[in-house]
Parts: sequence; C-alpha cells; structure tokens
Amino acid sequence: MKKIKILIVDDHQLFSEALKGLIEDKDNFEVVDQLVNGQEVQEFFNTENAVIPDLVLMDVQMPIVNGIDATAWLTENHPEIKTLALTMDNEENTILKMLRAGAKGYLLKDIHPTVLHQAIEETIEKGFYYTEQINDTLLHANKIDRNPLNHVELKPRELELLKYACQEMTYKEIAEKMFLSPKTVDGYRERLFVKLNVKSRIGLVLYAIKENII
Amino acid sequence: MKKIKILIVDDHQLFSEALKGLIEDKDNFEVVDQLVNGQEVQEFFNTENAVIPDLVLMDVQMPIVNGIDATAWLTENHPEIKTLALTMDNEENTILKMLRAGAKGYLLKDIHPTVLHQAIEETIEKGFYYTEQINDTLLHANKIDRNPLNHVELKPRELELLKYACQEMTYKEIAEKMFLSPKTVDGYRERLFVKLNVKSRIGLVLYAIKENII
DNA sequence: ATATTAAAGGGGGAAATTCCCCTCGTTTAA
DNA sequence: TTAAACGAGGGGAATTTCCCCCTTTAATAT
Repeated sequence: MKKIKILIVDDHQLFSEALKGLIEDKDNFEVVDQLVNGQEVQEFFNTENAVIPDLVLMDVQMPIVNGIDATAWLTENHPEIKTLALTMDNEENTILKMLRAGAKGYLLKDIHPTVLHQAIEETIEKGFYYTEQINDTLLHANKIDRNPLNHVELKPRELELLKYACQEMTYKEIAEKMFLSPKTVDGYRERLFVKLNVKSRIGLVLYAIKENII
Repeated sequence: MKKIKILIVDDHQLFSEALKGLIEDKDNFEVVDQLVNGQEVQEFFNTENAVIPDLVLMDVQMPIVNGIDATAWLTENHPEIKTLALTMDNEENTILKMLRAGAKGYLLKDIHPTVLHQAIEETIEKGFYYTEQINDTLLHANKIDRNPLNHVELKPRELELLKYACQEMTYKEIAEKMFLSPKTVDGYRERLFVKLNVKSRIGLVLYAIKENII
C-alpha cells in the first residue's frame, strides 16, 4: 500500500514533532519532513533529492515567510501538491487569504485528531476539505469583496503614516520623522480615513490591529 | 518503576493530543488526563476518584479560566503538584505572572521534544526548571516591580472608560454611554493617563492591547 | 468619635491637536 | 495626455488634552 506523504510546516517545533507522531499513528500516513517557516518550503523543493509530499500541513503565522505566501508559492510552483491550512487563527480574513493562496482546506488546532486524519484523507481523495466554517466564510466573501473597505491597497507612504499613527506621536512629530510638512501628513491622514472608512485616529489604530499591521 | 503522572491543560485539542503521544514515547511518563481550560482543572481535582498527577503542563491563554488563575488555584489547593507553563507567549510579563502564580518553570512551544522530557524530569527531581530566559526575566523583575507603571489597579469605572476609549467614539459619546458628564469622563481620562503613563488616547489603546484588555 | 483618605462625580478655561473641507504644483506611469 | 501618486498649504470647526477647582459618600485610621 502506498502511504500518503505529508510535509509539516509549523514554527512550533514541539507541536510539529507531536503532530508527526499523531499523524503516523495511522499506518497509511507518513511525514516526510518538518519545516519551521515558509522560506524553508522553497528551499526544500529546490533540493534535488527532496521527497515530494502529497499534502502539506501549513501553519499561517510563521517567521520570515508566512503560510499565506508559502501556500501561494506552492500553488504556483507545485500545483499538484495539496495544502491544508492548520492554525488556531479563525479570522474570516485569514481563512479567505489562505484559500485564495490555494489552500484546499482550513483546520483549527483545537480540533480532534480523528478530524485531522479524516480531513487529510478527504483532501487526497476529493481534492479539497470544506467545513461549515469555510462555507460561512465564502458566503460572506462576496459581501466582503464588494465592499471597497476591504482589500484596500495602501501606498507605501500611507502605510508608513499608518504605522506611525499607531504610536504615541502627534502628527507634527510624525511629519518630522517622515520629512514632510505637517499639512502633507494631514492629507495622507485624510485619505487613510476615507480608504479605511474610519472617523478618527483611534479607528486607524483599530484597523492596524485587525490587519496585523502592528 | 513508578511512572511520572502528567496532566495536560491546553485548549488546542490537537496539540494536547499530539503532546500526549510525544510524552508517552518515553516509558516513564504517563498522561493521566487532558483538560481544555482552567475551570476543568478545578473540576478535575474536586472529583473523588481523580488520579492525582505529579506534574501539570499548563497553557496560558485559554477560554473561561486562564492558565495563570488555574496555576494560582493549584498552588493554593494542591501545592505538592508541580506546574510547568507551556505556551508560545514569551512576554516577560506573562512569564512573571505564571511564576508568581506558582509555576515551577516556563517552556515555549517551539522547543524540541527532548527539551520537554528533560524539563519534566528536572522539575520532578529538583523541584524547578529554570532556563536562561526565566533568569533574564527575573533579573528585570525588580526593575519592573519598582516601576509603578506595572501592576496598576484600575478601578471598574476607569476600566470601563478604557474599553470605550479603544473604540471610535468621542469622549462626549462615551460620557453618554456611561451616563456621566463629559467633565467626569475627562477626569477619569486624566487619571488613566497618569496611572498608565501615557500622553494621548493612542497611548491608552496601545496599553489596552499590550495588556490584552481589548 | 472624629479626622483622613479614596472613590466617584462635576466644572471653567485655555492650549494643542485632530479633523474636515478645498486648492495647487510636480512627477510618473499607463 | 490623462490620471494616479506625492507633496504642500489655508481656514475653520471640533475634539482632545491639560491645567486648575469643587462636592458627596463611604471606608479607615487615630
């Protein structure tokens, strides 16, 4: 019997190692390697003698290169390999980003091991693993997408201002840091307010938190 | 040979389950039970026929009752049981709180499994497991403690204002929500600024984030 | 039993900052 | 060559911040 070859990508070594044991409890599963961030994924697949996995269990928040970018890279360069997101972050936005990057499913770390096995098998067989949670997210996705407030593209300078705005500085101080006139900063602030649909600097900070900018 | 009995408390079932496997790879370790939050810890020990563990692996961030409170409860009611904190949060403040609550050591989830086994054995034998990380934290502890900015006690009304201040409302609107005069709100705001050592409302928000108030 | 202190609620006035319009000149890229 | 992005600015209103000040109530200490 051919085993299902799995690659684990998670920066928490202890979890990764433990997960490996859990997966290999079932005889038809085999963990081919464990990586700690997205950068290692690219390095792994660029190695000559790499054992190509059938499925990748991908964490989202990792240092250097995160799970979203790593998944996007995999989808681009190795579309035959299926990626399952495995994280404790159940933000709609994160789910959507992972699915857009090409993930075939989304699992939370607080699930039961049997669900994990089931999800892996289903992904290999059917090509995807969709839970109620994902369906809900996709249902809202259209609404989210049509709403111009989301997926706003911030220009470099605006992003810079946003980051400064989340610190205890007045706009005057920010202007100095950015080598701009206070009036210019005020203009950027104004545009940020419109783009992000906020009414005060507090709104900027809350947006930055929600989007993990700070 | 008598096995070391371990209790796992972690809200991430998958991790908890996987961790159990990892621990039981060594013959002298035995996982007696797995709980998902601090409340279950109290319930567990209030059960008649509960198998009393030698050591508890305690996560910090959990729903309902967190790891800090659960550890404090254990230290109070079952001082003979050793608690090891096991979390991915390496904030100095969190480490300090767990140690104060009575934890015998502090482990990060990105450690290698061998370190885990070693830490457990050392805790059982010597009564504690101190890493360089903990020592660093303790070195700073005096400084942190002497600094009145930390361990500030916020009065209920102040905390309420703090929470509102982290939303897109003007102080006038907050005053209405709290059924107070804007001037009273201003008084609370002023006291919060002094207590938390911040210079603007942005500072309040940043404080609230750092302390997980919002 | 009385003074002291802490907590909660309220104010006046002024300065600083933030917010909200709207205009203008570059440069740069489609 | 029309639109963006970027930088700068004026004027004014609203809000925030920062000083002072005050009363009432309840608990605590002397």
